Amino acid sequence: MDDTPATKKDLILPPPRRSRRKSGGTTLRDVAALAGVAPITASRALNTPNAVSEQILKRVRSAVEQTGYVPNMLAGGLASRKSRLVAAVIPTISGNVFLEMVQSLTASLAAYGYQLMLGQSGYEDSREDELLETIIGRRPDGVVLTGIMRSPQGRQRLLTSGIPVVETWDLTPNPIDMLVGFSHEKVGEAVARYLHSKGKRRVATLSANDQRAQRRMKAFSDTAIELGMAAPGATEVPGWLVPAPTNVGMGRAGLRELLARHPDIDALFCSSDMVALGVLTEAQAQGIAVPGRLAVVGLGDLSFARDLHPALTTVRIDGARIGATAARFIVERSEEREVRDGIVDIGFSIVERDSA
Amino acid sequence: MDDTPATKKDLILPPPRRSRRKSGGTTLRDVAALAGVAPITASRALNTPNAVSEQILKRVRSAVEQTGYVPNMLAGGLASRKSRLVAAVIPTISGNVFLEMVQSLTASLAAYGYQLMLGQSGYEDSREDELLETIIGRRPDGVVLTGIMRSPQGRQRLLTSGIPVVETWDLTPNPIDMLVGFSHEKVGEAVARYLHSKGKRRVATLSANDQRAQRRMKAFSDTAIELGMAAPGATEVPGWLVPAPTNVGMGRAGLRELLARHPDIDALFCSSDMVALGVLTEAQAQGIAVPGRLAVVGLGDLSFARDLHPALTTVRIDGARIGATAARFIVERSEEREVRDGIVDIGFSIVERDSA
DNA sequence: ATGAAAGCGCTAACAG
DNA sequence: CTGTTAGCGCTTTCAT
Repeated sequence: MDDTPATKKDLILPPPRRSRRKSGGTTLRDVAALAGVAPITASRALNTPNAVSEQILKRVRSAVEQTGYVPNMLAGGLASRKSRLVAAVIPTISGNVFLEMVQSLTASLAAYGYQLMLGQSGYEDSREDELLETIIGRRPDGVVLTGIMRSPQGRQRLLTSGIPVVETWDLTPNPIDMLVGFSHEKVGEAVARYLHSKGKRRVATLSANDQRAQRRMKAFSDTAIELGMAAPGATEVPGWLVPAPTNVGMGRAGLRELLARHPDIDALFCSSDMVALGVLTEAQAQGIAVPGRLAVVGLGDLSFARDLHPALTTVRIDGARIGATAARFIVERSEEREVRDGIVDIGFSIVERDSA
Repeated sequence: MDDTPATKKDLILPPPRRSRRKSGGTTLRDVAALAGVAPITASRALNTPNAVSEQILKRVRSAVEQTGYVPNMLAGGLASRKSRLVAAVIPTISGNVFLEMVQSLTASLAAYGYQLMLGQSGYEDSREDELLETIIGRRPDGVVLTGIMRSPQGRQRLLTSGIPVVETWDLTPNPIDMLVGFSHEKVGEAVARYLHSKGKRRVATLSANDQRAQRRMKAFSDTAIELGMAAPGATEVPGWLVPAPTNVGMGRAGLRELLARHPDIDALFCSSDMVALGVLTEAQAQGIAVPGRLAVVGLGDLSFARDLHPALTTVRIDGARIGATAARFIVERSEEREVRDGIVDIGFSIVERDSA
């Protein structure tokens, strides 16, 4: 261009290099050429409009419109080491418990200009490890885990990857990185005390067989025993375990089982609102008065809880806040230089309604 | 290398170029160096193990283990023009209706080695358009849309992007690309005929205000009128509209409204199982016999439908199949050369239980 | 079966 | 404020 005076058509052919892959769509280069600027300038016009003159800004924008250019974030991410992708690992989305969190995570991230990648791990830890490799391969700007990562390999992988991590829905003294959760033990204890204050003296549990639910139930049972809410001499409260994720049918069947074995129970702590709905349904079908003969407490405060009949007393976990907080933590970490330690106990509350 | 006889240690220092960005973690180059092969060979060992000798395969694998190397799929995607990412656009995940699809989409894609990016559009079309730009920027190997893309700009963007698209949950003569859905009109008609066959003669609707639900209701109403299932002279069946996404409370309130205006209705077609649960709940609270005095039909066959009391008669949409089929379509399109036209009407079925 | 070279499309770093 | 240059980490193309 600078030392070859030849016209465009008369160029000396360059050394016969083999032709390379041909491009697909419009690239930043095309836009830049059309606007008559260097690619980097076009890049600035799009990413840091303030760093560019009005003139050029206008020309680049017009070029973008004319060409229908859409930036390739894969390329941008590779160059800048920022993917603006966040991965979430959920046991399963169909359990409904984590919906509110996923919903709010997606929405919050979108507001920051980030996107969510969803991974489902099931309730076994093995899938989780496997998922992790795929996730890290995407070089996300953050990973949101449901629960605490228990597998040491998983922890290690995450740690060495250097990706910001938020563990959620639980508490631990040694988080991998950031943490937004609450104490399952305290939930169990609080529900036991609550039922005690309502005069219940023969409590039982109906729970999913996952770690967190069982820890709630253990604490519930311990407190209940302490408060004398079980048959004399019992060391734990009657309980029935069902596989996670729970559903309404398990609640119905569970209540039948419990009642067959322990006809005297007067209160039931369910590990999820779905199970509680099943219990309510079965109670209604059998003509068992709730809360008169049997009090029922759920967990999750799913949208339907308030509208059941009787309205379901339940433990509210603010999933939306978990999601929003996790999103904020990751974005801040990813965009600011200082490393803040994000560790939050968001707590829980017992929503007192009619079923207990 | 070919004309400089210098030893490795005695190299003439290269012209003092400014130092470039320094790399973060382990790259394929590191692995290759450790294995004593060229990067491309290491790449082959990982991606097409058959194209490489046993010897080298072993060395590369061992190098990967030693270094803890995780391939950077951003870089791989950029070079190969395959991101192995699929984007899904859902109105909202919290409505529960699309859960089964998202769940199965995630799982199916994972099985093929793809990941899902989740985007929520809300029920307004505007957000959808906006989302699209972000999505296309990621250069996904496919986009799964919930419903038909109605916005012409959206269609155009998608079309020119060249990304495989699957529209779902609906039917249209002019899909953007592929399609996995069913006819909402036929659903409405089928439910009307079903209720007619059960001897119901004063039907009503309780529906979300979204496009698809309203089309079901229109067809339901038309058929019902045709079959004489409304008050004499009526041109449409009584109906009550609630905002999407629906919940149980809306079902309860809706039933009250409908009953206040039309005390004689004997059957109610709800636009979702959540609404139907609300109707069942309100009916129970008011002592209205279901299905005796009022038959109730839902839509979705959510997991709880079979376990309600009475068990909910509902229209089953096989969300899992929609998800799995969409995943397969996209993966096939993305990995095979031939362009198959994926257009499937997966139909629906009325699951006859006790509420109607 | 293995490798060298040349980018994929973008941005960081360094000048001017 | 704008441009030049050199990659980000991988895979394609072509050659052996």
